[in-house]
Amino acid sequence: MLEADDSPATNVDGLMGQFHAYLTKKGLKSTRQRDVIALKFFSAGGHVSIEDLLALARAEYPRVGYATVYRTLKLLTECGLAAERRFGEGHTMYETAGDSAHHDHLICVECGFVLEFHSEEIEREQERVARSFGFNVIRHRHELYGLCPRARGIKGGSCPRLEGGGDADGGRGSRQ
Amino acid sequence: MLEADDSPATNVDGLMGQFHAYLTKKGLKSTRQRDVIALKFFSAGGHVSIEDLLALARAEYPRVGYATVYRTLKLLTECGLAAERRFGEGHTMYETAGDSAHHDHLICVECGFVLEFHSEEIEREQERVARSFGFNVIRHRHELYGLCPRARGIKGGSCPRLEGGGDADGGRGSRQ
DNA sequence: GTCCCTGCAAACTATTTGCACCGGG
DNA sequence: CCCGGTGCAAATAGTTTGCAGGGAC
Repeated sequence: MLEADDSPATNVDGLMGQFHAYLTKKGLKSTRQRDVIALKFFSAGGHVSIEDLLALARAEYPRVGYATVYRTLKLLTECGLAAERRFGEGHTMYETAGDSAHHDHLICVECGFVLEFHSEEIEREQERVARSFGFNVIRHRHELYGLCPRARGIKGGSCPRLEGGGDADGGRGSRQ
Repeated sequence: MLEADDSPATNVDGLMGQFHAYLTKKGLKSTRQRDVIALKFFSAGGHVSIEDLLALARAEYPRVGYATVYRTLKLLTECGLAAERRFGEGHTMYETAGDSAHHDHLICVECGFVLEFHSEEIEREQERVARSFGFNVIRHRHELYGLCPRARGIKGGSCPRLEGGGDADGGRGSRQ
């Protein structure tokens, strides 16, 4: 459901191409590890943690270590293909650049469920505000923390495990 | 210039009162250290880091340690008088609750200058979006990263030291 | 007098770095 | 071949915690 036919491996190829172009331009090398990590990252589509990515990469190439994942993710961030997100306290999450440019986040404080949304109206207004201060906006983060429908249903208690239910809230969701 | 006569010690008293009320309600004690830290925190008005606060507190009461600052800030966060902000990578910054409820942030990626803004329109729209997903928003963070007027003026280069110039951008600014 | 609070230092967690060896171009 | 990349383990940075003694109520 999460990796359905939105735009599957279609533009993943394109992203990999951009990544390779960046490596070449910088005189850096394309290695098996970097490819696996980047590929898994682009394919994941949503929010991924270093740990997730390490696990995914190791599934395909068991020799990769933490450091390489960090280093590769830093490269991806440098060339604008990935963006760091620090939601709660815990781990840093990464998402693909396309996402970071066009989606804001709704985060459930009970269960950690993350949903992405987009509002042209907000986008426009924040541009207007920034301009009024003479700022030139490059990127932004907009996160709304609150209770998701399920957490509200069981008000007071903690949110039921979402893993089983899947992604029935209308958006692209993932858990921290 | 940064701690000018916006609203000096005026409502700081009120905030201290709220803090003490919380302590009492929880059966906790009011100590010299907590008072100094809270007072410095409220007086600072803008964004403060743990380090800043430790320095400020030590100026008045040299015996305070890191741990106490962390613990006190956690208390302040619990009772809603402080809010954590993680802008860039480095340290966590704290701001007073009033701010966190009503201000969003414009952050210069060149010089780290932080400016607060508020837009009812954005506020309203984000509420609407959240409701459409069944979310009940408790708090939010909204940060626009870009180039401040000065950084744009010296396009390409790095932003001039802001310390000297003070706060001429029309908002309440501070540096990380 | 009873707990809570404090400072110190050690513990922890997430991330980064040094180094010897491996591998891409 | 050369130089950058990799894995490992050690180092770091920010934050938390355990503990013995001090202070608020």
